[in-house]
Amino acid sequence: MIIQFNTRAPVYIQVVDYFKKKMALGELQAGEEMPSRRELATELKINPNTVQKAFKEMEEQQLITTERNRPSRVTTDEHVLKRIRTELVDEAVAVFVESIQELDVTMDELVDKIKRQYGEGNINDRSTGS
Amino acid sequence: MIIQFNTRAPVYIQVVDYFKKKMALGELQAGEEMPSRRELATELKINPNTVQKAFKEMEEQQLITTERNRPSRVTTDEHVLKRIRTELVDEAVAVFVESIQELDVTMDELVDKIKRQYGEGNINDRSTGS
DNA sequence: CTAACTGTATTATCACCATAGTACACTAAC
DNA sequence: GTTAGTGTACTATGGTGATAATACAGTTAG
Repeated sequence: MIIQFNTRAPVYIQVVDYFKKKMALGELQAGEEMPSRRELATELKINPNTVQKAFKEMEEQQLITTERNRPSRVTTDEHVLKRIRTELVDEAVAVFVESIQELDVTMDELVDKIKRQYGEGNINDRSTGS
Repeated sequence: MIIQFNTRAPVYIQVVDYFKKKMALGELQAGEEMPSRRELATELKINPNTVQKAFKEMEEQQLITTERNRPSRVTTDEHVLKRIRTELVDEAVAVFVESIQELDVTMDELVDKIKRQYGEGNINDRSTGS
């Protein structure tokens, strides 16, 4: 379990996003048990209350369900699960475009820079035409 | 003077970014007078202290200079000014890539989504091949 | 000189985020 | 039944961001 707590975004939001990613990638599947709050807090070295807030947020977003005094589980609503990845990507794109809007950046420049940045990780780069 | 206070980012940071954009685009030029704190606060309908914090931040970043009891001015350091745009774009790209990393997004999908989002504004889109 | 404007500083209040510590009710395993 | 582990709830503290309300020193336009 690795989370990089980089940005200024609230930790509990970053925890939510982390689990969204795992669901989007199928690493966490429908109906699967979530780790316990305390366990996760210890592992991530954050406060149990922060984890609780993240889980509460995920419940409100219907990503997980919880029966009292039983470990939370990933939703079995495939409809919800299928949307996650799209939402993650779309929101990232929206934030990105918003931040560079009005800066007169060409798609060429953008693609180039993104590829470079991506390259430092690993990219699934087929095509882009050229 | 229009700023959209969208995100969760601190307002004073958004004000800084707003002026960075104006400098990057040459709408604010080297040595030019900045609006006064009070004037700007009234116009943006935010607190003068928030504006002050933004200006202080800009001073620390050497974007503006201030002689006591005189309006602040855009730096005359062309070296600094030329870097602004690159820094804005690069940081946006970094945040973006970070947020979609590990989501297995192809460049095709990214470019497509970015173009769509961009389209809602105006894009300087020559090429990307296809 | 006076008045209106600069930047700057201080105090106070409120909300949000994160932490720490504690407590309670229930379930599961022994 | 006891124990350890669940989720859940509460109070309190500290930091940051934003607001409000003043206040002071210096500059500038009348």
